[in-house]
Amino acid sequence: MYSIGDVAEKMGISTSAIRFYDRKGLLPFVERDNAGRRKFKQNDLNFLEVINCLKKSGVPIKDIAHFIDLCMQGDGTLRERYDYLDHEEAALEQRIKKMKDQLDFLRFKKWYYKTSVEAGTEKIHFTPGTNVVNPGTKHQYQTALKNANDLYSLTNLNSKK
Amino acid sequence: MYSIGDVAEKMGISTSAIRFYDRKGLLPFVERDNAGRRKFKQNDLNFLEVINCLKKSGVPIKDIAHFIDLCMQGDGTLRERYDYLDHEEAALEQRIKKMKDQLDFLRFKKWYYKTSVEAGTEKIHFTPGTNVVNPGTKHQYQTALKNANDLYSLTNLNSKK
DNA sequence: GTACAACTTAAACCAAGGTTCAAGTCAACA
DNA sequence: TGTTGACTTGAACCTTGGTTTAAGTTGTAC
Repeated sequence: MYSIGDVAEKMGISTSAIRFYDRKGLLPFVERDNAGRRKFKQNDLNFLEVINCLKKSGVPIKDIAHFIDLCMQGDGTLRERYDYLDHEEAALEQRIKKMKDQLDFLRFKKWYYKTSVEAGTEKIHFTPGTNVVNPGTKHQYQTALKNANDLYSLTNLNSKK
Repeated sequence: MYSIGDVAEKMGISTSAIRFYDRKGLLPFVERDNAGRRKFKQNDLNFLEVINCLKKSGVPIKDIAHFIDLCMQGDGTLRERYDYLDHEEAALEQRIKKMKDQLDFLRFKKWYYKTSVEAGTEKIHFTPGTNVVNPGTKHQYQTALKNANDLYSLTNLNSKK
């Protein structure tokens, strides 16, 4: 049996967050002692692990509450719970894919600034006589990326600090 | 030259969001016509692309505003801008890594429910005589994962719908 | 020459996800 | 038998990232 403080420390979240989750219906299984204090069982920590995972995956609290509600209803909702997790898995995979696209773009921009720093000026990427980035710049990067034998040195400056 | 409505449509964001970003200092380069209307130049769209990327990467607006501020100061801040993007790249890589950890956990839980659905009851994962998940369950999954020749069928139910 | 659509602003509003505060309860230790 | 320290609650508050509203301006099309 763990107190709210024990759980907060174990899970790396604040006690006020735990109480907030309880209010929002995420912790209907938590029991109380005679004084009204929350007493967490070992199995409750398993639930908290799932809740934490879903939260970190970007699932809104009310959706998590729905899943917990299914869990409380017993074997009749097993298939529904499976489908729910299947759905969240696909959503998370999509989110990861989009993050990777952002990463690709960030690396393009790093290349842009790496080459600018090396040249001492951003002008090397401007259309001559303007302050406007050459429309072919991204394509130039993609070509360099295709031909690169060392991806790391394409976007990273050597000098430390 | 593009109006705020054109840009909203092109970038897939609302006009009110664009005005909000402007208020927050993300669009200091945008000029106005005689009537005070925003006129976006081609190069402004490049900036919006960067802003969008950073936003989708989870960077708070005031941090983005700082980067834009550096951009406005000319070649003297090139190195600082490179370092900034290098930092955001690392942060994004970390975020992706954590998402992948959540994905691994979600798949464990899918396996848990897949096997429960197949058995018709969650009890197969409980310590006999209790309603508590067997502490060895996760290890059991990890062993199954190691020995699996078909990762997909380990966590996915066959039946459609 | 007037009506309309698209723009402008400031200010109010909203939702999510908590945190903080005030007032009170309790168990254990000295 | 106090006095801590950890807990309880409801209510107020906060931040982020916008959206909505109200009132006004302007260029263009009829």
